[in-house]
Amino acid sequence: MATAEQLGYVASSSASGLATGRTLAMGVVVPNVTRWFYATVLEGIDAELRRVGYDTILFNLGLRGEDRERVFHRSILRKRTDAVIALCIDFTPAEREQLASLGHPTVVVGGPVPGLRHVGVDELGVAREATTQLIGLGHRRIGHLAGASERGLNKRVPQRRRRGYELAMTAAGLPVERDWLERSTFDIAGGRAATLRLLARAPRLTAIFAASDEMAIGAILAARELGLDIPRDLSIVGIDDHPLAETFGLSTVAQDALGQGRLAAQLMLDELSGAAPRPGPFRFPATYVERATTAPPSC
Amino acid sequence: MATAEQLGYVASSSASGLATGRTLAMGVVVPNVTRWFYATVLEGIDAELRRVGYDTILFNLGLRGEDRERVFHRSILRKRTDAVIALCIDFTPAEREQLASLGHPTVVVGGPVPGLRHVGVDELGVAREATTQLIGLGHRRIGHLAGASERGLNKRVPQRRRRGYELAMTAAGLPVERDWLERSTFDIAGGRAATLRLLARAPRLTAIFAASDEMAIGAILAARELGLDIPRDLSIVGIDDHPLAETFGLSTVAQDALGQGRLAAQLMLDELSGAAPRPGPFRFPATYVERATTAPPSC
DNA sequence: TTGAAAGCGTTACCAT
DNA sequence: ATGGTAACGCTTTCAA
Repeated sequence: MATAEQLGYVASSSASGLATGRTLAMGVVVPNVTRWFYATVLEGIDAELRRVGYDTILFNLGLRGEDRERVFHRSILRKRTDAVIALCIDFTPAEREQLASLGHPTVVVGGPVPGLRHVGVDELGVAREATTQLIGLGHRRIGHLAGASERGLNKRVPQRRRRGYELAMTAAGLPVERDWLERSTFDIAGGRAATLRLLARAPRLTAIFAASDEMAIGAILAARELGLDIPRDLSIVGIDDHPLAETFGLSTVAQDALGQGRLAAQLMLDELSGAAPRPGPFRFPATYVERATTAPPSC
Repeated sequence: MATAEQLGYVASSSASGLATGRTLAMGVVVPNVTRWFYATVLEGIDAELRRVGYDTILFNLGLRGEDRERVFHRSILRKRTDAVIALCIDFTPAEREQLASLGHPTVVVGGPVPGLRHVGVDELGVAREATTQLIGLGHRRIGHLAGASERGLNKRVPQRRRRGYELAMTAAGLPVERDWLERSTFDIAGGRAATLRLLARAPRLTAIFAASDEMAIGAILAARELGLDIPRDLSIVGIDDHPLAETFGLSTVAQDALGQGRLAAQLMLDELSGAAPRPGPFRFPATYVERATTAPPSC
C-alpha cells in the first residue's frame, strides 16, 4: 500500500466498476445549471457525495432540451452510475420505464413525479402560506405571478403554487380575478416583464405573490420603474429565500434547496450501502421570512 | 443490432472503458456551480459534449474547498475521464504535476495557469477598456470594486482587472488613490457592501468600475439606497454581460462565457480524436456594451 | 496470511 | 465476411 501510494497509483474506475458492479458515481439529471434552485440543489447533492468519494455525473438536458433523447440513451442508461437523482424533470412514461429498468435507486427533487420517490416542499402549502400572509396584512386585491410551464420541466410546481394561491384567496372569501394572474419564466427578467403587464392591466392591486424569489425581484424592479413605493404602494412576497432576497429585503417563504439536495444524496447513498428503501415522500418544511417588501395596504 | 435495440441493450461504460481506454467522459473542475460565470461556462461545455455523446463529470471543489484533496485523489485521478477542463482554479504545483501525469489533454478556462493551456479573455485589456470608457466620458475620480482573492481560486483574474484599471488611469494622467479601491467577493451582496464602504470613504467619486457585473449590480443597489441617481450622480461599469445587466441597464464589457466553454470542450474533443494539440492561448474578444448606467459626470 | 485464478462485459485482433 | 479469443485492470473467491 505504501509503495502504491508512493508511485502515485490510483485504481482505474472502469476496471473496478466492471469487477464490482459499482461505479461510485451518481447521475444527476438537471434541466440546466444556471437557475438558482437547480444549482443549489446540485451543490447540496455534490457536497454529500464528495464526502464519501462519490462522483457526480451531470446529465444536463440543456436549455433547449434538444438532446434529451440522446442524453437518455447514450448516457443515462449506460450503467455509468449507481443511482439517479432528477431535478424538476417531467419524465415521459417511456423515460420512466427505462429508468426503472436500470434497476437502481432513483429519487426526484423539487416537483413530484408519479411513481418516483420525491424530496421537496409542499408546493401548495408554501403558496398558500405566502398568500395567507398577505391576506393577514389586510390585502384583498392580490395578484399572482405564476410560473410558466416550460417544456420538459415539471409542470406541477407552477400549477400547485397557483392552486395554493387560489385556495388561500377563496378560503378568505376573496375573489380570484383572471386579470390578477400573469405568467412568466422563473427568472428576474421574466418576473419584471410580467409585472409590468400585470400592473398595466390591474393597477389597483395592493400586493403580488410571485411563484419564486427571482420573479419577485423582477416585480420589485418593475414596481420601482413605475414609481411605486414598496411596501407602501405594493407588497411583494416570493418563494425560495434566494441569496438576493435578503439584499432586496424581500419577504419570502424560505425553502432549503441545499438541504433537499443533501437529503436526496443521503437517501441514495444509504440504499446503495444496503439500507431498505424509505418510501417517502420527504417533505421539507418551509417557513415565512418577513422582510421589508410587505406591509398593510395603504388604501 | 435491431434485436439489441429491441431488447433495450445499452453497452456498459465500465466494460467498454476498460477495453478501449476511452471513457467518453470529460472531467470539469469547478470551484462551485452557483456563480454565473462557472455555471454558464459549464453549460457551454456540456452543450458541446452532449452533441457527441460525451458525459460531463463534475469535480466540484466545493464552496469551502474542504474536500479538495479528496476530490483530487479519489476522483480526478481515477481515470474516469478522457480529458479535464478546469475553471478558474488555482492549481498547486503538486496538483499540476498529478494532472500532467494523467497524461490526458487539459485546458483551463477563465484565468491563466502557468504551464496549462488557457481559454479566456484578456483580463487586463477588458478592465482597461471599461475604465477607458469612463475616462472618455470625462470622469476623473473613478473608483474600482476589485474582486477578492478567494482561496483556491485563480487570483490572477481580480489582480489583472485591477491592474488594467490602474494602467488606464495612469495612461490618462489620472491619479489612483488608495481610497478609491474596495474589495469584495464576486457577487451582488458583496458588491453592494463594498460600494457602501467605498462611497462612505470617497463620496466624491463620479464613477465606479466593478470587476464583475454582479458586483456592479450590487453597486447600483447601494447607490440607490444612498439616494444617488444613476447615471447622473454616479456612473457604473461592470464586466461580463450577465443576464441581469440588461435588466438593470448596466453598461458593461461583454464576455462570451458560453462560447468559452464551447471552445474548451471543442479543443479537448478534437485532440481526443487525434488532432494535434493547438498551443493557444485562446483569447476571446470582449466588447463594450453601452447601456444606461454611464454618462458624463454632472460636476 | 498469502497467492493464484476466474470472471466482470467489452473491444480488437487474428484465424478461419 | 465471420467467429473465436485474448486482453483490458480490477475484485473476489478459493486453495494452499
